[in-house]
Amino acid sequence: MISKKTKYGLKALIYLARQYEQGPILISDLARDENIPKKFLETILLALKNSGILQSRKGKGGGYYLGRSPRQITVGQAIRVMEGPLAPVPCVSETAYAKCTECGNENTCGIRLVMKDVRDAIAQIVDNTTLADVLERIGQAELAEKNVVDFSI
Amino acid sequence: MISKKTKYGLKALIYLARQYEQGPILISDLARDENIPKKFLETILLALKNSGILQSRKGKGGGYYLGRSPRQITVGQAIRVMEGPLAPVPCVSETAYAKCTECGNENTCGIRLVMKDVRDAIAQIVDNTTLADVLERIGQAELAEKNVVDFSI
DNA sequence: TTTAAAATCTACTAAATCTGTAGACTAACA
DNA sequence: TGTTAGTCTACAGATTTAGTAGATTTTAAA
Repeated sequence: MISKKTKYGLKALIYLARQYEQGPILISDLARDENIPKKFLETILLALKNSGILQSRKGKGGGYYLGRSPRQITVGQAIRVMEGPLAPVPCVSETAYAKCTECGNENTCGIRLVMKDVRDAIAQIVDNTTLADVLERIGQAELAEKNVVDFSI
Repeated sequence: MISKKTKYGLKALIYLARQYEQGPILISDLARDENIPKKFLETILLALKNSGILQSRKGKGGGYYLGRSPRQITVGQAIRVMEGPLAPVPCVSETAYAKCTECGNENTCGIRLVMKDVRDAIAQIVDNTTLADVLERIGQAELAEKNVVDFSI
């Protein structure tokens, strides 16, 4: 299960993607609209900024905004910032490889063989899903729901 | 990342699968051979037993053994016992559905749409990989490594 | 029927991680 | 130079992880 931190971060990114190129957004507004504790959100946005996904401006008229277009930010990049590596075991991580402490021979570890496949399957999805893709899917889902409601009336 | 508990549990299952139908195996032997803290292993094996994956016999000549053939035990079943549901968010879990506390409309939640795909991709792998499959892959990997060693001599 | 072996149950505990909070500080704009 | 808004430092409660200790129950064999 992903942490609340990751959920909040993804919500924030989707929120900012919706308002791409409309100037900096206030943490306060984001926290209020998405029901995220403000102080907690601060630390999350800061991490996303330090990773290059977000940019910010201080002072009056300041706030946070996407560092690049929603087409160029993937869900995978964001998850790695907030949750850490995608890999279920460190020895199959592409971005943060580490030897498993309890593992003997890495080449013949059965757990590793399976988890490598799992990691690749997860990466295949999240590294090929951009914020723009997410917005599009939300739009389709909202349309589909609207039709269901219209039909049921 | 999966917990040590899950890793230990999978190691234990692979160990027991290797010795399927050779009588009960002692916790002590398993703990020693796989370098798992014995007391911790006890709780893990008990959980696997309570879920039906393992069976046990008490007293002299007792120990743990697979409750069914290695062909009929999947990695997914085992992971769910030790780690909980595969789903990254509770609202897409097939085996332990729960509404996300912070989620408004489930049908149009962008995070949910992506995480549903992730869950399905993970399940596709681990629910179709049996302990027998793992043993087979380990065998192949050992063979491959042996050939590399032979060649390099 | 006693004894020894082995799983099971109850009850802790230390450390790490998660989910925040408080308050001072810095930068930018008017 | 005052106000706004992000940034930094530090802490704290709750939960989860990774164990440990010791008593109890069950079973097989002597």
